[in-house]
Formats: sequence, structure tokens, C-alpha cells
Amino acid sequence: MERRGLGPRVRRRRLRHQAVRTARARRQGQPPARLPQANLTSPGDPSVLRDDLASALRATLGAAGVDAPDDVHLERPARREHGDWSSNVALATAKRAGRNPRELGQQLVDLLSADPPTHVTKVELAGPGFVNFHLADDWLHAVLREVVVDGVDGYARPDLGHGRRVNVEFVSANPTGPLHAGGGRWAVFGDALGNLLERTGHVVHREYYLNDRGNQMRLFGASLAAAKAGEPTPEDGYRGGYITDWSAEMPDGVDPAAWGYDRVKRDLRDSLGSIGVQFDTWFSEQSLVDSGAVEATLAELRANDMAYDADGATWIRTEQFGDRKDQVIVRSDGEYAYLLPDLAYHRDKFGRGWELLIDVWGADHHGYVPSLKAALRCIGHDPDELELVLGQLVKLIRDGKEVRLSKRAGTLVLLDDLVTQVGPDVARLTFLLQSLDTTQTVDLDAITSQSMDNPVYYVQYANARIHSIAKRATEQGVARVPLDAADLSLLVHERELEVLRILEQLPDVVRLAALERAPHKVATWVRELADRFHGFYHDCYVMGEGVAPELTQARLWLVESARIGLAIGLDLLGVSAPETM
RNA sequence: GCGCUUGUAGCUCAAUUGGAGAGAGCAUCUGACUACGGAUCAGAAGGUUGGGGGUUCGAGUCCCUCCAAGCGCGCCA
Repeated sequence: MERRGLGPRVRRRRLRHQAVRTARARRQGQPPARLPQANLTSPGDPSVLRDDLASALRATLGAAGVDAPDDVHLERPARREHGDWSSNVALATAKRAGRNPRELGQQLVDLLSADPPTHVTKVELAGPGFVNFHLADDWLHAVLREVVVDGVDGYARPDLGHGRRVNVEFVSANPTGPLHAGGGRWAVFGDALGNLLERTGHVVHREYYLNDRGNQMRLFGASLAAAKAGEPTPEDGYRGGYITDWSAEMPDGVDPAAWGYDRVKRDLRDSLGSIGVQFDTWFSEQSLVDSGAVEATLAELRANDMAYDADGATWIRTEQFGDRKDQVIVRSDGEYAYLLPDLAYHRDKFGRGWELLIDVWGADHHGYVPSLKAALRCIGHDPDELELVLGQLVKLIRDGKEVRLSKRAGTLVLLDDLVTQVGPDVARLTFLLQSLDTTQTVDLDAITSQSMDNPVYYVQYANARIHSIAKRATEQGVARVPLDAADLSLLVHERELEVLRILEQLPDVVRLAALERAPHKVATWVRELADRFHGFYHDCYVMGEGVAPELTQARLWLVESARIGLAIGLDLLGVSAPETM
């Protein structure tokens, strides 16, 4: 049964675990806000093992006469021969202690070897001074047990938020036409981020801000009316094919702008729904004017001398809070500039009880960040209560050429078209596999014509195999014994252990992905789990001749743990887990 | 001009936030058990991480500097 050893492909990098500042926070030069820095593990979490090792190291450092650092760093080494856990404390502290790293490391190794922590079979000094821990396989069997006992709802659910109320605003494309395919990136990202925050102990609200007033809306209505009347599109108007289509739907005698607004809202809602994204609130900018919230915000600014009149316009004092310059909030023609209603909107979100606001924007708006943050300070809010997640834009390729997107020019690849062609799962995973930090290149021909190569099938196939095994077991009358009755110590095949090693990482992956606002880490992990499961499936038969019944039982539980891990990961991504393909 | 972001295998992307020999998928080539679904698995090949300098025991990651690309710098939204 043990067919062959593992090649290099299974020796992969492991996720680190320490508390981190978010990439976003670093980029914006902020402190880590209120992200928890410690105590991130729950009782029963497999990382208690890591905590054990850390405290053992801490104690040992003390015995060696060296002050332990605040963060005794432990990580999963990339290479198997470096053990299961590794620490660089000797390297990190040697200099300050005036010691030689290897000499200090050796002392730690000697002390630890004399009284090894639980599961530890060997402690070694390696390289420039790493202390490497080798563990007995049963630590991974404990992981399996925990995954199964905690289940889909309980495993990998670190409480980072403690119920903190987070409002996530994303997409918020202007309501003047359908969503283009690139917009799917924001939709899917924001939704998956919401899932991550929910899983990590936050109360999440998904919100879409509709800029339903101003010149663009007027132009949109005028464009519809013109198309219906067979007249030329107004200057700077919208001329996409949807204008023609919609104008044909538009009844006589209606206000084109109002009718168009309803039409576009329905379209946005349907398109987003088709990739599984639902908003809790569609917030109208106009409603802020109607309710007086904009005027109230303006009055508050004036009352606190945060606004002043000059050159016929009204300005807000944002420069004192780090903006390039003060900004106009009421133009000399009396119209509100974009910032004022937007500020009123954010004020409203706080007013509704949201403690942290996350706005997901395209990087083309980054220049606006300092203005909005400064404006928030002008109304007395800590700018850290607003977090901007900026993402690079999507570049669409068709026929080997970039497709430039413009609603006005009418060159559109619609999100609807994409989803119709490839389905929501492919669309979601395509967008989610990639970090928001890089410009995403989507080759439309590749993801449509070669859709069978899409990683989503690789992952879903693993799930199908899991259920196929279950079905097979049922057919053969093999019932799973209770977990406690299974002898997990039979799971010693490298393929089995690799599955458990990746499952062990899931809580860290979830935590990191949530803290860093980086759902792509979950996507990467899911693919990795699928990869290891396929390897296990290939080399380790669960049932069949030559497989002892006890081994079958242990492997059935391993399969169950993989099912749970896959379910958690796919659920976070909003990708379905079909039982058959 | 100033600012932000990006630059990793032919292509699309990862990389435990400073760790050990930079990893996947696609594409190319070569293989795989008469058993649970071959949409799978194994192997080969592919790299001066844009260039150069610096900090460090250690740099794709941090600093400086060049190069290239995208974006932003409005009484637009």
C-alpha cells in the first residue's frame, strides 16, 4: 500500500502564526489599530502545542540566563528535515545577550532535550542557530480529533473581534449601468472578507453606497430618454448597448432618470446575486440629502469651525489633519462636492452603531483616502475607525488583447456575461485566488474555454471524492465507528500526515486572512488541502483488499476531517462544495 | 514634477510579514497500481525575485538609488 515516498512538491512553505499588523495598516503608516496582538488561541486549539513549545523555550532561555523576547517566535519550517516546529530565539537573542547564537542554541537544545515538552521526540540545533522540534505523529492525530470534534462550525474559528461591529462597504459602483466583469473582484472580495470577519467573531454588515444624485444620474436619464426617442446620445452621455436595451423596456410617460435608477438597481442586485453576493443595505446618497443628514454634517462642521467660506465655495479644514489641502465641500454653484455627502454617509454608519468601517476601493481612488480620513477627524472621529482596503484593478484580456472598460464608450464586458459563461464558482475562485495588491489579469478566453483546468474543479473534485468514499462505504456496509473507538495511531503514511499538517494550519490561515484582509490566503490553502487530499486518495485506499478494518476506520475519520476543512474553506470563499461533479 | 502601488519560471500567480535550498497551476516532455471517480498521481525541465548599493547571522520581503508599468494629484465623482 505504501507506494512511494513524497517528492519535493509536498515540501511546501508553512504559514507563520505570530500576531501581525495588517499589510494595509503598514501601507497607510498606521498603528495596528485595535487588532488583537495576543491571546488569539482558544483552549483546545492545536496551537496550544505551539504555546507549550513557546513557554518551554521561554523557561529554558531563563535557565540559560537570557531574557526572553516578548514574542518567542515559532514557525513551521518549510523543510521536513527541519522538524515540525522551529524557533529562531537563539538567533534573535544572542546578540543582545552577548552570546554566540549556535552556542546559545545548543544550550537550549540540551536543556530542552533533558525535559522535552509533550509530543516532542527530538530537539536539534540547525543552521545558524535554529532550534528545531521533532514531534511524534500523535500530535497530528490530536489535530484530527480536534477537527472532527469541533466540526465545520467550531474548528478554525478564532475570536478576534469579540463581537465588534464592522461595516464593510464594497462595490458601490455608480448606478448608471450594469457591473462590468472587473467589478466582480470587489464584489467577491468584500463578500469573502465579510465571511472571514464573521467567522472570526465580528458582527458584519455588507453595504452598497449608491451615488444616486448629481450630474451622472441626470446624464444617465437623458441618455435613456434620447435612445428611446431615437435621438443622438447627449454629450458625455452613456452609450453602451444596455442603454438601447433598457430604453426599449422603458414605458412612455415615466421619468427616465427615476425609471432608469430602479432598472439599474435591479440589475446590480441581480448581477451580484448571481455570484452569491448579497448586501444588507443599499444606501442611497440622495436619502442623506432628504433626511437633512448632509446639512446636519455641514452645520456641525461650521459649529466647530471645521468649515469656512472662501472664493464663493465652502471648504473643510482637512489640511491640518494630513490632507494635501483643504477641500471644497459646497461648490460655488451651491452643489455639494462628493466629499460632503460621503462624510455624512460615514457619519451615518457610525451613528448606526458600527464601530469599524471598512471601505473597499479600487486603487485609482487612493488619492482620496487622506481627504476622507481627515474629514472624519473634522467631525471628531478617530481615523483608525475607518479602514481602507485598496485593490489593484482587473485587466481583462480577450483575443490576446486588453479590453478597455468604459461605460460611456460602451466597451463593456459584463459581470453577467462572465458568470453566465463560467458559473459563480469559477468566477469567485478566479477573483479570490489572487492578492488584491496585484493587478489581476484575467484572460477571458482561458477561463471560459479551458474552464476544466480551473482550480475550482480541482478543489471540488476532492470534495466529490470524499463523498464518493462515504457512498462507497455505505454500499459496502462499512459503518464508521465512534471517533474514540478508532485507532488513529495507524495513520502514519506520509500522505496521511500531510493532510493533517495542512489541516492544522487552518486556524492560523483564517486568523491571518482575516487580520490582513486577505481572503486569497484561504483560497491558496483550500487548493493546498485539495492537493494533499488527492495525494492521499491516490496512495492510501480507505477500503479494499489488503486494508485492515482498523485502518479503514482511521482513514474514514481522516477523510471526514478533510471534508470539514474543505467545507470551512469553501464556505469562507463562497464556493460551493458539490458532492458529485 | 510630487505621491501611492506594482515588478518573482514562457504565461497566470504564491511565498509563514526578516528565516534554512524562492514554490504552485497552465504550457512542454516522460511515466503510473486489473481496488474507493484518471477532472487524479509521480517525475523532468524551467529563476541573478527589474538593475545596483546598503542594513542583518540571514533579504523576494526593510532602507537608498536607478529602470519600467499602472494609478492619483479638480469648485469631477
